[in-house]
Amino acid sequence: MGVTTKDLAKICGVSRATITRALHGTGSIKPETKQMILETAEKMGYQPDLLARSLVKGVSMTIGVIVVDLKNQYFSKMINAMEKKMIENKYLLNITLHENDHEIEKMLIRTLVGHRVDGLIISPSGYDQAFWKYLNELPVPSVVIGHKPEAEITTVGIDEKKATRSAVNFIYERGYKHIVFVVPPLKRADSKDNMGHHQRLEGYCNAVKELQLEQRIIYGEQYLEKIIQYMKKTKERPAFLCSGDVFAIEAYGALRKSGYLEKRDFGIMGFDHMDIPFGALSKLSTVDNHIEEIGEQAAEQLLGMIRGERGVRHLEIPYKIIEGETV
Amino acid sequence: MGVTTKDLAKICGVSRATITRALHGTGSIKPETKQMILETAEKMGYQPDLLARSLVKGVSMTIGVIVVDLKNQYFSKMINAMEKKMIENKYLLNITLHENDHEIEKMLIRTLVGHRVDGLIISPSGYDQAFWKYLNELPVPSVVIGHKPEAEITTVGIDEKKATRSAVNFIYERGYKHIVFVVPPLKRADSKDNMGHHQRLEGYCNAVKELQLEQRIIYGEQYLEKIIQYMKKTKERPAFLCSGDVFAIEAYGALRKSGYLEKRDFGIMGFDHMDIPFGALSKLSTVDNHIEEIGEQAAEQLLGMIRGERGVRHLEIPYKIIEGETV
DNA sequence: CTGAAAGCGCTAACAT
DNA sequence: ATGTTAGCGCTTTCAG
Repeated sequence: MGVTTKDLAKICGVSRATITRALHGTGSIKPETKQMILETAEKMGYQPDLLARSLVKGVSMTIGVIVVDLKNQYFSKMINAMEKKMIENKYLLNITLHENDHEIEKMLIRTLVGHRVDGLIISPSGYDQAFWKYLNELPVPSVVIGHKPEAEITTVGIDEKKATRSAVNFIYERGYKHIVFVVPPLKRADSKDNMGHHQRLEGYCNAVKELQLEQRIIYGEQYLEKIIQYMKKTKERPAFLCSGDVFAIEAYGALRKSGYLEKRDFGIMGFDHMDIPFGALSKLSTVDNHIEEIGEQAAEQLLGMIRGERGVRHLEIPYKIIEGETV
Repeated sequence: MGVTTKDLAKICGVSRATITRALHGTGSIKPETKQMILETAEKMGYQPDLLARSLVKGVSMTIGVIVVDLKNQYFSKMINAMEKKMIENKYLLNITLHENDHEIEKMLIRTLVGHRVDGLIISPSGYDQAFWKYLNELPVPSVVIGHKPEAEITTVGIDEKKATRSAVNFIYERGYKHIVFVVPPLKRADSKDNMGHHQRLEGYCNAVKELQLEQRIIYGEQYLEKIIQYMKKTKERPAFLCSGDVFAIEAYGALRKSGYLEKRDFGIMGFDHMDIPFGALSKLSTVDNHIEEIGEQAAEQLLGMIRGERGVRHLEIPYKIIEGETV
């Protein structure tokens, strides 16, 4: 395609090895020769073929990333942070989407490995032992997004259970005695999906048990309608803890439309701190899951593993309660 | 690293050429030999080295993508659509972020070209003739995001000017005689950035001139404060056309907080149709710029160019006014 | 139908 | 300080 080391060698009247030496500053080379070579390389617009280099070095300087999709801000923010970290280290990102399909996911892994990526960062479509095994048998290291201390694989994420418990306690301390957990439809019912939401649900259940509160879960497609129905029936002032800012905002809108006012009639709290411009009167209370830091740290971990370091097996990123004005 | 065609050749007792033939079904090969080779390949878990293949074929099956960042839903949605289209065609995406820095952008282009991407999709940090020339001189085809009919390069996008005029007319027809255009701070003041916003501004100016309305632009950092100030002074019922849903939602929140009610006291319209869960009482009126279609079509165009087709020089994607309830 | 040989562009070990 | 050689894993003539 372009000009190669072979061309340069011919033009400069030296061997290709000398060209390499000039270009890399490795080995010993006469300053003038080097100078001359670099100048002609510049003049001819020489650009190294990184594919060829990868082939011989056995290192592609690219990382494969697999997430469900980029519609959700969650992953795009994470990848944004990851990319910055990686480009600093001269790595390129191959981003692919499994769309919650395990077969697609496996195919993507094969393709990426075929492209000789140096490592993989995955937010998996499912979470079973067999998959960790599969990942561990790959010829490249991989990091999984999401805190999963029992998994036989390197993971990075916040402790969703603990974070949800903190959120419940936070709401409780604000005087709410009726705390309802709102989980949106989880795509598949096989409990393999949305690990995060399941962990949050578990955290909620534990927390209300500890506080000896009534356990109340609103779940599924019609969650907005169900919330309104609940409000109509109850005589209390409940708080809705929603497993995601997006759902909290939808719920907030629905409640306001039905004439209920936040704090006076209900409390509401989100999760994820998506920092969605919330064209509302109040700032949403939520849990910041530090998604950008997760991205950075996942990148960092993977780089370490590529370098051959042992690495932390399960990196727990701290979360943070954002007080807001809705609870 | 893994098992290679060389290994397979040795095990099967044939030459590497025969292995290739079996694997690709090209050339003539005895059915039983093929069968046998495929079986052992399967058994040994053979995975082709796509880098080596790329090197010899001169085709990497990856596309380089350069956008400002992924914080903005705009680009993540676009890339989401692009990725799907590309993966269908067996292409991988190398996504990189220039962060509005022209030097980084050039570096990224060099890196991607060095990795022998088969094509480039760019939402550039700047828009000048020199850059189109630079792109055209690259050894790979490229597609630019954004409608730019005068550029010497293939572009894909909506006609921002026309769309903004439509929006102004839409607002006017709804009875508003005072239409204020709200542009947020454009990162750099050198008019190179945010081509889209500049085009929209131009469209707005043309439209109000045609309608013989007063031209009023609210611009810069303190736009929220300026909007409120404007409301306090005016005796009319103005409409705010915001160059972006995100800003519209912020503005909406600020106006509501100051006690103004949409439709009764003001109208407001966005741009981009980010479909942000809008925890508000009304559905935001906006312009749908079909960002996903832009992503798909950019991918489609590039694929065509890689195949050697001539391609449309400037592909205009239709926009659509979303009526909403705020104007 | 199959094998031998050359080469993609680069790097690295070993001479000179 | 420089050149020679071999090889990364694959494909593609060209013979046999």
